[in-house]
Amino acid sequence: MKILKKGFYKQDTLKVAKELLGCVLCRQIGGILYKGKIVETEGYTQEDPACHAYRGVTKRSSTMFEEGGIAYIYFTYGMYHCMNVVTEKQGRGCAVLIRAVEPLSGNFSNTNGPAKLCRELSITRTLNGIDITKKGELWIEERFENPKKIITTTRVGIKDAVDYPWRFYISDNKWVSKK
DNA sequence: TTAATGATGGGCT
DNA sequence: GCCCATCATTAAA
Repeated sequence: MKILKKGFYKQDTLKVAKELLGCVLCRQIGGILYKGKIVETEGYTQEDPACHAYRGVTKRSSTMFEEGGIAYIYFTYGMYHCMNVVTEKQGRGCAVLIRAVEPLSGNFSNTNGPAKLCRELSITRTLNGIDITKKGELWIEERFENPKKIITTTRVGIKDAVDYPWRFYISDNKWVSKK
């Protein structure tokens, strides 16, 4: 299985969000390798009022302005983490939120939500900014299989730009988070 | 069955 | 001081 290269992430954010569906999120913890097929994503761009990068570079959002191909992981609601993939070129401020994965190997479950999958895979801020285009603690591999049907709809849990159809998920997959 | 609420702390105005 | 790209638990219907 080949690892997705830097060039993949430097494309348009929404294109990356759609094409990440069916790809494999890999997490190495000690001697155990966890793999999960990505089944749900959301796109965020700097021009988007719901995006952390909307108000410019801050301490938290600075990771989003780096070059595509790294992880942006943030802490929220006092107890949860969410994982994103930074997209496009350096200085853009775009990312794709990984909302759900289907467990493939490593014996884990309960990954049908952005905070839940981070908890299951021990993804925390210590991994913020790491390169996901090479094998290490966290990386993403090419499509495990092509999604049968992709549904496009509005995003979850935001107050601004609620009408943007920037959420994508694989139809009929039981691991997709509830609406 | 669905709807309201509490947990809990960093980030931002 | 208020908001938050969430979730599990409790309450209501």
